[in-house]
Amino acid sequence: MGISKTEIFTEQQNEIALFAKAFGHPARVAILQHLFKIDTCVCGDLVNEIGLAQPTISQHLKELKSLGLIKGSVDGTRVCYCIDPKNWTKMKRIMCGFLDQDISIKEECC
Amino acid sequence: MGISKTEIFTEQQNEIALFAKAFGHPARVAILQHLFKIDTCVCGDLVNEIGLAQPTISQHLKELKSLGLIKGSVDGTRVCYCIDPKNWTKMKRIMCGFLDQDISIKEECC
DNA sequence: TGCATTCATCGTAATATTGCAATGAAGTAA
DNA sequence: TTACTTCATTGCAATATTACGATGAATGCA
Repeated sequence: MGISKTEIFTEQQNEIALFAKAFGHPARVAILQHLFKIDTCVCGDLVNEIGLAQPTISQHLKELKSLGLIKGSVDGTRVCYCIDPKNWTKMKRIMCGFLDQDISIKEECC
Repeated sequence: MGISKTEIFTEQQNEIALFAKAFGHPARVAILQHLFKIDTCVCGDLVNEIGLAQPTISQHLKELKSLGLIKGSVDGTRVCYCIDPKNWTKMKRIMCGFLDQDISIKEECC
């Protein structure tokens, strides 16, 4: 039905899924990579950098912001965005905990 | 329009997004966690383990299989699924490369 | 053969996501 | 003030995802 039955899963499983969903679109991946590359606030030129319309970029930024992965600060008519290092680290710990499950795997079975 | 403009992004960005999308649903997270926990083939009881209908589970398994993260082998009337360690490692390298971008970050800016 | 079991596929409904034009809000500059 | 810039929000259309009942395919067993 297009709706996830979140109530039957653990809080951890839902949290992993939420973060993963944020990375589940190449535009958001590109935005985050650009913010890391610049390594400072990006003020205004994200629309030129990524090839999408301004409202679309704004929407993607909103999603990343609501998860806490980036933060924005107003500077005149511009808004400057950058990675939130604290929350990024927190997210990374959760995601890597999920990805590193294979360290305990014994052998191939089939 | 509900369609991602994949053509304007790099192959790497699209690949990250594809893997992330696979983890973007708690049911698929739960399936993978269960496969790791059991640490062998899981034959048949995934529907009881996760709380979703059989066609729904089958659909999620198909997605994970099409990405190569799991593999299934027929065993009588049952189908046994397990993690594909090789592809999981490959995926992990790609995802961690993305998540570890912050190691080069200098300082907070805003 | 006939029946049961297991899983995949089909079809469909409900909801979510993506993208953008149009518009609005808030600031700057003349 | 007016005009301009920048970004957010609204509204909408197109597509994607999620979920499941019904059905089909394949196997095992009596």
